[in-house]
Amino acid sequence: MFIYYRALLESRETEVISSEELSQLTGFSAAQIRKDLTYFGQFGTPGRGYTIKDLTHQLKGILGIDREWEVALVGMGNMGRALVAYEGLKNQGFNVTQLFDSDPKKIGMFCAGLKIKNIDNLKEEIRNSAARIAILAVPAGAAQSVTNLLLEAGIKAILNFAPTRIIVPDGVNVLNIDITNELTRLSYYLVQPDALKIADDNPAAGTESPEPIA
Amino acid sequence: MFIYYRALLESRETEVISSEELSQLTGFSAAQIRKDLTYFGQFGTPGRGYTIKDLTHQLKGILGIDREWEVALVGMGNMGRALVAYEGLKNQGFNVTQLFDSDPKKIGMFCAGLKIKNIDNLKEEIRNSAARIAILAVPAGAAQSVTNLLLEAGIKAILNFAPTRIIVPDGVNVLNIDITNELTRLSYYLVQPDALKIADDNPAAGTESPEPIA
DNA sequence: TAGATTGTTAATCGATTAACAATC
DNA sequence: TAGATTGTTAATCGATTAACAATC
Repeated sequence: MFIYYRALLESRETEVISSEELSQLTGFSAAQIRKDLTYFGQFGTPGRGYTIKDLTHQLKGILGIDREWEVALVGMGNMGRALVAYEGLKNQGFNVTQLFDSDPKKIGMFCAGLKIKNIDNLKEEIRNSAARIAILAVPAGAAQSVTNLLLEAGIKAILNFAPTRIIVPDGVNVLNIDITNELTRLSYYLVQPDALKIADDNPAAGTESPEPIA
Repeated sequence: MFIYYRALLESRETEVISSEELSQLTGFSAAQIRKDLTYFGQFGTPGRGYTIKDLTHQLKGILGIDREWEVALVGMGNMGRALVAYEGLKNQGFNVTQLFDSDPKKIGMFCAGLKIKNIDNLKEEIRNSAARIAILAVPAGAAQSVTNLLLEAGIKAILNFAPTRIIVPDGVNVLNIDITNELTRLSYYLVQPDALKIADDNPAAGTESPEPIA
């Protein structure tokens, strides 16, 4: 869905697009695309295709990016600071509104116009906000305990930059961004050129025999 | 493979581990694990299991992390600086040895003990090094042109932080880390709780009917 | 030897694609 | 109307799992 959405954004020259054209742009088969889309509704016109404007609008709704999301950011180390400074988030409707750290030297400081708050107050601060998404940019050792705080605060989605798995209950979503892991994956592809070339989100990539990607 | 490797690191209490135990730790089925492993060789002992020390060693070789990799980093913005400062990379054998930027104000400055070089010299500098992996941390607008330079320099694997797709020839591997994209995915899971809950690398996650993840 | 667990084949299951009636 | 392309079903294909002989 993300990929269809992105493809649509890049192809706003025509008014209408067919599943076949979307296939060319995304690498997914036309049948796959039609099937995926009809899971959410009937957005196309037989004999014509999909109106780009309409479908973009629909996809926004489906992806939940037809609104603004408040985001809390925990951990103001190098990564945390890089993230607050990143304009791209706000542009896409992800609005970092709260910063937390445990370091007394950092608490009270301002970063990108936001005051860094004491992590001890995380629960009530987040409870009093609309944030349901959090970015976790703390050291691995602190990841689980901070996660527990976030869960208590009612956070339902976590983007985890800590290089460790965190445990959350059902109904809470975690996505991990682990740079070392990604580099290891690249290393793997370099030394095992025969292993499936990167699935990532490029479906055009290798298929064939069941070579392990895990 | 990454996941098996990580699981092994976390389970060094016993000397031997069975595919069944690995299954518990990773969420993959025992049969799947045995199959994946035998793709690379016969590492187990019937009736006993896998010797953790041996298998760890084997996996290191398979993943290509039984060596040091030199890594070039292009783009010394917020993200680039956060990445050089990150100790985790070196600890895992990924050694950032070269920094590049195009900003005259940054060129010549030192960052984490490394001199920032002029991107105009990227090709020869990298050619004269052992780097085959590059991290791309430049703005979206510059991503493709810098990629082209990297390709000319002989880079074979790119970790791309720019929020845009880059085009590379066959045989070159790209992994994208797109934060906005990940947040969009979280947003999607929040508004579509019925859609497949995160595959990421947690195979325990939902299965059932073919709901679109794309 | 009896018990356990691998490596691997055969059976199952699910996802992808081909194809086409419906329809603009 | 003829041409095009959707939505959807049926057929294909591939991946996952169950099961077991081999073996420690």
